[in-house]
Amino acid sequence: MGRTPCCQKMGLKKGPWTPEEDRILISYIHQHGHHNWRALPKQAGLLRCGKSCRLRWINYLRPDIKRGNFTQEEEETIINLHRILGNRWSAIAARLPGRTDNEIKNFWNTHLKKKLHDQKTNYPSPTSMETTNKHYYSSIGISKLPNTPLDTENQTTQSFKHMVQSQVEVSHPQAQPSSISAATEEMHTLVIKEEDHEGNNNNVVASSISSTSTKNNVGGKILLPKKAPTVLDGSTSLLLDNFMNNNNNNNEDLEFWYNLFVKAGDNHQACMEMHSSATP
DNA sequence: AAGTCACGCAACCGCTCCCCT
DNA sequence: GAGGGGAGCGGTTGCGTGACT
Repeated sequence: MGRTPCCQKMGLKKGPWTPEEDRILISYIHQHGHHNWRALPKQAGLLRCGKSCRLRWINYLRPDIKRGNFTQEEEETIINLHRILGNRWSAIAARLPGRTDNEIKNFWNTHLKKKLHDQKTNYPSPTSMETTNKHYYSSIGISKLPNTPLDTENQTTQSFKHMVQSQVEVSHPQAQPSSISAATEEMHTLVIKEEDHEGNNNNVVASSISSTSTKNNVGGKILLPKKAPTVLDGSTSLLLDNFMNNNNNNNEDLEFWYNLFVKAGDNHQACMEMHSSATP
């Protein structure tokens, strides 16, 4: 399909935004919203492309933007989320109210990357993590991990999203499309090799969890964040183990996986919380 | 004081995804 | 099902600024 030229049309301005342009954009969006970024600059009287307007609004002009330095807590959250999600800045930003993906990306590239490089031991590379956890996966019956960097993802994501949606629609008919979308966006399958009836090895999602359907445990299938590093650290694996042993709990939304991955930084506490919630 | 370097951030580019026809 | 078009995302660039020589 042909790509629409952007910012290449004659007369469209590039570079830093002026206060006047900001004012016009803010004023227009306050009055009309931003349903169509492409048409917006023309209607607002801006000599910018829609992309540029969108970026400016999202990264700078939005009223809920939190400016200033990242707090220690935010920093830790970013590190934990990056460990789980990789360079999925928008997904990380979704967990940090007021922060934009661009801001987080810049912060990571300029501060955290360097910082973590200096503290290698605290941030094991995926390779080392994989080595560390192979035994764990083996012990819970996972004999094949998704390829890094998830070569199969693109092939599976689409069908998976449909699967999740249909499953959620069945089990949560009241679920809003947005929540389904959010859930599917955050998930991808943990591919687990399981023998089928013919004894062939097929890649299927884990079926060892109870059939209680939730957004995260759809039809008894384990879902992991899309594009997540393909392995978990040992402590996170403990949480997974805990979950699998307490599969009758009512993890009804993404909070579970948020706890599992993000709060896994405080693993013992998370374990305790999960255990207590699963224990009658 | 002037020049150079390094860093941080805003913005752009190009690609993919998703929706609609 | 295929193709077009818009939106969103992640990588990269380039400019501004402060530190250093």
